[in-house]
Amino acid sequence: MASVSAAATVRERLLAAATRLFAERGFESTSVQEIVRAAGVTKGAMYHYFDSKDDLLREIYARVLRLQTDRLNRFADAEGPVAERLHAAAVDVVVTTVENLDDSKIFFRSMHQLAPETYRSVRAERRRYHERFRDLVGEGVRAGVFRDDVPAEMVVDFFFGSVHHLGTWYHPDGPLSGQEVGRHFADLLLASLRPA
Amino acid sequence: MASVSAAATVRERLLAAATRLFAERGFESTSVQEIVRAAGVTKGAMYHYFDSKDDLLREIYARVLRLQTDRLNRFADAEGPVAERLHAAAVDVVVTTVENLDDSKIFFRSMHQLAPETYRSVRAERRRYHERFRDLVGEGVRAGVFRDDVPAEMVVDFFFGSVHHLGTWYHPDGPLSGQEVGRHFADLLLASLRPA
DNA sequence: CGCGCTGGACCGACCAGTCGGTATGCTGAC
DNA sequence: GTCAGCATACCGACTGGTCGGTCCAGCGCG
Repeated sequence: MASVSAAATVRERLLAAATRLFAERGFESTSVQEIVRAAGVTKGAMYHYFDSKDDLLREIYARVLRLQTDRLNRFADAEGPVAERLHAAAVDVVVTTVENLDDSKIFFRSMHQLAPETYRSVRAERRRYHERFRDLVGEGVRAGVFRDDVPAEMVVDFFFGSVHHLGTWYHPDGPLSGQEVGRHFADLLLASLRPA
Repeated sequence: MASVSAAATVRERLLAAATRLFAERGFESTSVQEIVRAAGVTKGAMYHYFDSKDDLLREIYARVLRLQTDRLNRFADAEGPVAERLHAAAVDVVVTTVENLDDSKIFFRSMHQLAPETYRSVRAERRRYHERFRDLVGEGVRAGVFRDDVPAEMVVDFFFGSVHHLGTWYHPDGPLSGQEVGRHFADLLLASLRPA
């Protein structure tokens, strides 16, 4: 097991190692000993920076939520027709997801390992994120450019299911770039929203 | 924790209890002791019917794969236009998934807990299943009723991502029946495949 | 010299799996 | 009909080992 670059701070190295290991074998199947070994430090260092193994997971969630929310807002708040904004946001979600594939593998698989309070706050943040996306769909429906016979909520769950699933089949060194997958996914989403 | 009906065989009760608990808290966070308690039997009984905790998981996978493959084949082999067959198969996949939501929660989350050999065989079976679905899409593309500018493979991954994600948000006692969600999902799929 | 940081021995809890043993019921010889 | 012989079904205390987390000594930078 190669250790993470020694240039980063101990805290960053621990987070990077934990992210990789949690994605690879799951939170419960990764021991603290393995994390600190991969990060090239010891338990003493880890428990200096983090309260617990769960705390490490919590920080991983906090970061991915912040990143995704920031990026979505940038696209949703832009100028232009709603169809274009939704398309651009959809491409970007896919690109962001494949650029941080480990985070995405962890996200849904380890959700239930969070402490109840953290779990609730992550769910709430995720819901706000989905609502932002749903409002974009709703805007298009009201503008008459999207079909109105499928609930916007369901379209969003439909689309994010596909995005979440990327961690299962997408390989960064495969033939498809994140941009390409993103464009295809966004095209499928927009096509499925065309009025009959 | 209520125990499973005593009418079923010990083996069935163990599988039912394990399925529920694995779906609820994950494979690694469920102890054998908890499974046997929920099934109303003892460890001795469990290790009489199963080789290991992993063996229990393997049986759960074998069952869900068999069920899904059987049902898909029934729809793919039917008579009629390819768009209708695909639509019916898509509705049925969703219905089957929400009827066995615990299985679906376990499927992707616990895949990596399987022994390497079992893991490979489950992946292979799952791939055959996807290929069956992909061929249906390909058939429609060749017939000119589906668009040809998105790889069939990706359409399948796109759709099954949404199906897999159901375990995250669908609640059996919510306002939507499996049939309704299935119809919406199938409509979205077919709409996204319409030629431009 | 003081203190943020780190190493590593150590602890108690818990876990999957084992093992010696009991109970129940079927089978076929007489 | 019955009983020896045997297989199946099950029990639950126990074991070897792993895990998350603690603790404290020491190191080196300011």
